[in-house]
Amino acid sequence: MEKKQHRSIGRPRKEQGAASTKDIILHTATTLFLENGFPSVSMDDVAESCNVTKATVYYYFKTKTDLFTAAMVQLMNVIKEKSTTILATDEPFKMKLFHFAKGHLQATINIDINVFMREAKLALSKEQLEQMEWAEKALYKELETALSHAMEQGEIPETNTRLATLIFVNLLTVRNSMDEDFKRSISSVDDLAKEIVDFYWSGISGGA
Amino acid sequence: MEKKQHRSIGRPRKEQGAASTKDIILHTATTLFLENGFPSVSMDDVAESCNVTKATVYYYFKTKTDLFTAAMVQLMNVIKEKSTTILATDEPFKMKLFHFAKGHLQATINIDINVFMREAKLALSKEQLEQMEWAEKALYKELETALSHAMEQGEIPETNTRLATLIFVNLLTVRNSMDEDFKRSISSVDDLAKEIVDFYWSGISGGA
Amino acid sequence: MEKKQHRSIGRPRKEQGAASTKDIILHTATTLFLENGFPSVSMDDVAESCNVTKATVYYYFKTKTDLFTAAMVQLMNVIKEKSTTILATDEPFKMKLFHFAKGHLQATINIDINVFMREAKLALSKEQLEQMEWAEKALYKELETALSHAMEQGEIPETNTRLATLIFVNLLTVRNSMDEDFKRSISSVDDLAKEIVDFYWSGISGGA
Amino acid sequence: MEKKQHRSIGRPRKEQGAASTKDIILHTATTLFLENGFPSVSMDDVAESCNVTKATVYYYFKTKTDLFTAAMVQLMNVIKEKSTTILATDEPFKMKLFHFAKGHLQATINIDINVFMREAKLALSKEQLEQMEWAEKALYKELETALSHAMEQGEIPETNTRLATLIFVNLLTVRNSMDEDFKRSISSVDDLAKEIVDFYWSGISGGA
DNA sequence: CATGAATGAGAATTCATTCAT
DNA sequence: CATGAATGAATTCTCATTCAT
Repeated sequence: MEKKQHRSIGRPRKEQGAASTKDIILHTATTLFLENGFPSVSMDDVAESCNVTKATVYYYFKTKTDLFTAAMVQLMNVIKEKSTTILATDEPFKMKLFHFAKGHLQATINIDINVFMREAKLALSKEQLEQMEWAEKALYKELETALSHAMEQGEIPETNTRLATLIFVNLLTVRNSMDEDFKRSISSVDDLAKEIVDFYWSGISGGA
Repeated sequence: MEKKQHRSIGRPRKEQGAASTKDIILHTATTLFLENGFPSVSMDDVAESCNVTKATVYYYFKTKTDLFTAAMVQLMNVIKEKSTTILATDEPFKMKLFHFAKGHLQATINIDINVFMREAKLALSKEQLEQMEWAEKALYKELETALSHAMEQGEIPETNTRLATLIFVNLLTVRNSMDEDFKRSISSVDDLAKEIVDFYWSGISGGA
Repeated sequence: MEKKQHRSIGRPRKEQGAASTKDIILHTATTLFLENGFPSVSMDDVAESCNVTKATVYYYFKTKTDLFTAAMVQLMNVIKEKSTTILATDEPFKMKLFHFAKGHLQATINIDINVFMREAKLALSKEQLEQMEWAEKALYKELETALSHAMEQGEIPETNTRLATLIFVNLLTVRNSMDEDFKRSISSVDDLAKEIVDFYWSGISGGA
Repeated sequence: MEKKQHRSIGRPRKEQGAASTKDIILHTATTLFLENGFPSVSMDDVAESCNVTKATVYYYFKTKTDLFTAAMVQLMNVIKEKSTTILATDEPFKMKLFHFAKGHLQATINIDINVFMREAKLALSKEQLEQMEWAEKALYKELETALSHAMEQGEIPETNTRLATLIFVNLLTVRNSMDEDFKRSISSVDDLAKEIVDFYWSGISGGA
């Protein structure tokens, strides 16, 4: 029964630089969804984590799936932007891959996106799914384009860029399969990124 | 209104050769969990799919997490057995990998096991988790041992077998990231298996 | 088919002077628990008796045991207040006892509190039990203090006030053992109160 | 899932002096009901405590209420027999009361019978209730007769024997209201019995 | 005499969602 | 802009009871 001290009623004074309620909700929700998965996060959880009431969450997001979609789309956009930055430099391609890998591994966010898609697919409307898929593709596209470019430049041999992209992204999730012991045995994100990129590089280079 | 015809109360007449109810439940549950994930499958769903009542499901499995654990452990055991058979032949190692890959890709079962672990981790008891992790490790161990053996035989260069194992298993899940269009564009399981194994082989061979 | 007309979803229009839903639930629950005992009252029962949905009951009380605890604590507080009033007068002590007894016997509430404690002890958390025990002790303390005071004033001989208190409270539940016939044979609450107090008075006076 | 080792199928060899299954069930049930109350004891609990299956319990007792009724009636008969023995001696009446009290207090069984009646009243059929009430009355009758007799012999003054009986039985349950501390502070059953009987004796003797 | 398998009706609890203020 | 009050449908789990063997 003991509810936590809620902010007092009415419109709160706008603090300078304070994130808007909507943004707070979006970010909090993103974290929660990533950590626990769509079905395990309740609107109550989100509300409580934001120190607002459920009704407030509903004020900004009409349904739970809307919130989820918005959260995931935004997340992918953030990732995409970071990726773009990395891939736009004029380092050698292998270097780019390394930085890309490092970026992904550093974020907690390297959790398999497919997982969420699958978990959510049952609940999302067609439009919501399309939105997410669109964002997801944009994410992959970035890398695929870079791969094509490297191919054209002769940095890597001819290959199916689509599959090569997927494989690389997939490899970045390898950590999820490690048990705690093994995780600890890896000295650093740098090392893991290096191992993955080396492996990948040999793979696409065709072990010639 | 349109409930399916349930069998009447009390002990049912024993049909010869009929699968035991417990097994039916376990198999049905496995499929459902794999298709929809732990939180999205209700005990009602399981019961209905088996044409028994919820109470019957609870007669055999004390809790939902027990059922889930049993289903996953059994699944992993099945996979392990198949893997063992494949890896025990005296084909060249690359051939073994190919058959292993094909086997995995053919089963619906190639869905990332980690997904389930993550989905379920929130609900499972420590003991249940341990059970599953034990089964999972046994599953990987098989392949790791084969890798070590191949290394000793000089079929592949020195490498971190643990990581190499994880990477291979990881690659087998790449299909999950494909959108429907791309999936269709792949002519056959054989082709995909070949692509993956070739890629992997180059990868571990170190592109020397 | 014949569900009562429920109020529609969302916040209800505020009627002036209407008791708060929470209070209604608390009072209704108290009555139901007293009449039927903890295990026999379902949250559905409570909800239906209050003309609200189960979810509403849960909105105010997180669990059934919370509701029970709240109901009992409130009940004991009410009793305590009444007792305090009675015991604070400056009548002779025997007169006080008589009024105290009458008050108890009049309330439906004279049902053995221990009964509930025992019924509930299996379900309540440690904290909830402590809460109830605390309220219960406060209840007895009132009478014990009065007894001590009477002893000091020489109105009654020296005695173990603790035990004397328990005995008196216990005697007030004697009616619960009567069968219907016998209950009817007792002309009035006044008579019964008188019999009990007389008996008690002789008892503590030591039959000297 | 791990069921305990059950006895093997078929009729068990009759051990000499072994209690019949029916008796075991009855006694076990009595204990469980006394300890936890009617609604809190499930047929599963009874079965498990007896190391038989639920179906076996149902073989001997058609319904849960039947089992409860049988258990309580048997219990009261046992109590009655003990009481009869005690009250049939030719000690002075006060002495008889003391032994009676001691007997009751020693048994765990001094738990308010009314409690059970109330708990069960909601579930029992009319016939079952009558059976129990009949047994209960027989129990009180014993004491009431002894009181009448003592009155005739001039051992105690004229009084309403019915009420006097109830009060005595009532006093024997006073321990239920004690908190653990207080219970421990009472040196022995003997002491408590003595206190109660002394108090009672003064009470009925009218403090003249 | 005793059991294992099964059921149907409910129980407690959760949760997405709605709406007057 | 934000909230508190309320709902309906689902979910996990329990339990008295039944019946073929």
